[in-house]
Amino acid sequence: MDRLPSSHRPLYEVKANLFKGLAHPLRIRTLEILSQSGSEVSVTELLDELGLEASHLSQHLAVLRKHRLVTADRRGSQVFYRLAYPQVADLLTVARALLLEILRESQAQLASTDSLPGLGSYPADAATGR
Amino acid sequence: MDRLPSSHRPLYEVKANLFKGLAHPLRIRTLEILSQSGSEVSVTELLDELGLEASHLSQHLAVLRKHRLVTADRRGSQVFYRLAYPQVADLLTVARALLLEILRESQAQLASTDSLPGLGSYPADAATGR
DNA sequence: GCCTGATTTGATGACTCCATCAAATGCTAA
DNA sequence: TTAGCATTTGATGGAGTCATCAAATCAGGC
Repeated sequence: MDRLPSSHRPLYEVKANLFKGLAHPLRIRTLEILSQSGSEVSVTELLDELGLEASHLSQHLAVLRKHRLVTADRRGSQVFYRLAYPQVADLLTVARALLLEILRESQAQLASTDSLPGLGSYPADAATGR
Repeated sequence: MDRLPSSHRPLYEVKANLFKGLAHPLRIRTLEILSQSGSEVSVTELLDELGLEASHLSQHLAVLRKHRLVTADRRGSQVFYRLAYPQVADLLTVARALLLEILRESQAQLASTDSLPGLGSYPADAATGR
């Protein structure tokens, strides 16, 4: 099982582990909701926004907690989540910037091959055409 | 199978997919080597630095290529890799900043609970009580 | 106490990822 | 064109992740 970040593990392992924690669409959406709210959000609200089964969300929240990306705060019968550090939001922002750049470039390549009549598309994985 | 970033998929799926591409220690090390070199690095050099079997490295390079994080350039019998975008390095930098913050905080909490005699440790998951 | 709503935990099968090995391909030199 | 190095591809078993469901826990009101 995965361990917490700790100084006796090389940083690249810890870093890979961090990305593993982020590698699911529902977890990304959850973090983005928390990020945009700027403050805390209850599990009930998350359930409303994400529209899934409670236990399913809870599993993903557990992963986010394990990776220390969010903190939970129980008040009464409700549990409120928030980003554990502002740097989590930074990471999402930088990731979006990279993706937009990749998309921009891909589309530029499509456009240029379109304008070369008779040549099939080939760049990188445009080859697989998906 | 995973698809390329494309505009007809919601961004949070694409983003999760990006993190999946980063979620392995060898891929992180590879990207860091490319990032630090500032320029291109041959597969042979990567093999020397990483010390693993060629086919194993090649599989991970294929993943990085599929995610458009690196580009490959064949010259003669050698293949040279480089980061596809400077933003890839940015992403690693921001990830490191976040991890260092998490580590810093964890150790601060350890220190403070040590100095509060009689109190059990509770940080992070205090709310869920675990 | 008991009931109800909110949230988490545990168990299960389907699916995906990873490391290893064998085989194939690309290139250069002889 | 044959030999040999560099790199990639394909196949395989084992480990990990995910979605679903049932059951457990926690808090508040009756």
